[in-house]
Amino acid sequence: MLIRQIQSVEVRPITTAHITKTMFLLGLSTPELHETIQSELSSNPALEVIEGRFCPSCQKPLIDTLHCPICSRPKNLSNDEPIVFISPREEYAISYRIDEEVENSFEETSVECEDLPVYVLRQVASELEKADRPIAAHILTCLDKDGLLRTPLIEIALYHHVPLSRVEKVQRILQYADPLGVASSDPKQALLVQLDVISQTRNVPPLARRAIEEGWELLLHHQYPELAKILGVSTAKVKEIAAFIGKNLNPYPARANWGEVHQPTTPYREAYYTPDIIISLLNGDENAPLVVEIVFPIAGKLRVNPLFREGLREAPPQKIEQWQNDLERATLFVKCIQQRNHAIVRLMHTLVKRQREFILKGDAYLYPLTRASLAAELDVHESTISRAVSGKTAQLPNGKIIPLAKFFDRSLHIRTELQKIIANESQPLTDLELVEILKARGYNIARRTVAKYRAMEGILPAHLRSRMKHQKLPASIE
DNA sequence: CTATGGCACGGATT
DNA sequence: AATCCGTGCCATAG
Repeated sequence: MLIRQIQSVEVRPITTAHITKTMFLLGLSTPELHETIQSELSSNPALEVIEGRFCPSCQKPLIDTLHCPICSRPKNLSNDEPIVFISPREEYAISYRIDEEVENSFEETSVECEDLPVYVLRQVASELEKADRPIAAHILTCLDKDGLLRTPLIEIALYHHVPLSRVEKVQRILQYADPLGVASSDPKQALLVQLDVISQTRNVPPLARRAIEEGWELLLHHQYPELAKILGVSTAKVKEIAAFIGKNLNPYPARANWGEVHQPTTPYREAYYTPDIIISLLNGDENAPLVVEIVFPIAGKLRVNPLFREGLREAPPQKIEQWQNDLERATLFVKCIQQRNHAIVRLMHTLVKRQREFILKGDAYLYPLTRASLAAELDVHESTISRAVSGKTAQLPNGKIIPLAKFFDRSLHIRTELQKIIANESQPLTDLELVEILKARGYNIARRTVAKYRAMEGILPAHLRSRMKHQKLPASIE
């Protein structure tokens, strides 16, 4: 570990400016980082972005055009060793977060963890004519993991020998079901549906609809001035609209905490739609190494423009100081970005290695880890870890997006144990009895604490829990 | 009288 | 230094 560290960190004088700036960058979430880079990029001519490539064999976006971290991985490494790398993905530049209101509507409807297709179908079954149900089912089974329909409608129409308009009608109905915008053909459509629904209950910026319709691409790439021109309003106004969209809408309907049971007092109440870190399983194999992508919100690599460095020699005398200054700032910035990235990679490497079980098997296997202990292991300051963790989210191999802070939960494993006990109880157990059972299983906690955990998980007190276990949802269809 | 939830305190964590 | 979390004590509901 130590050796690796020395090899990869540049041996250059590290100034306090480095440290402060790196720390600042570390604390930013992906969209915030995007903002910062963009503003730096537009104000400093010495900076440039070189377009990234995709790995020809595994298709991952690469920040380093020389070799792909997955395909060039030495074969003799243990499978416990995760593959961690920076992944340039501009499409994650906007942050999407459900706000309270929208989230509440989730709580009312989502009851049990179940498949997205089943869940949606259950909602709309009564609205559909019998003949349309196979079409709905067909659409739902074709959804990708974002909840979008990538299959052309016409294909489905042909398959069922019905007119295209009929399929469109079914799609329309599905789009207005719970993960709003689900089954849309593209993110744009999904956004429009959500906008439509939200506008019924409260005010939305008047131009939001047109902004999405005409400038979705521009919006995605934060090209506000261009968009402003199209819409005929000021750039500030456009930013306002973009902020509204980012906060209230979600172009990928299924990317929430899908399957997470939303309860009023769950500690991780916020659900995010865009991850800062994507964890997947190589080839989907249980024993394969984990692939950890750190999302980097521009489409390539940031570097100092070599032409600018060249041009400095022929700089006009009155500009030379300015240019020198630009060059210095650019170098510093690039270095800080690299350091930030390196810090996150290192952090995620150990974190993922430690919590592999949790990532693969779920909540019960979370190893209670504190930021402090990880800081000690990595030999960095605690605040470094705190900054890097706070406000960031990770997408697990099963598609759920969770706050990175969950990796440091001290009581999650006990809470899931508690859930299991209560789920299997034959008669409602009182908190005191639960304490005894937990003690027998090695968890020594106070009675009062059990009550708190119950509340967190949204489990009712014993006298309000009836014996109605094991009953699935009543036949609510029809 | 028992089971729970509210409040607040102290120690651990960030 | 600020915040979070487990716990004890006490009031209250059943």
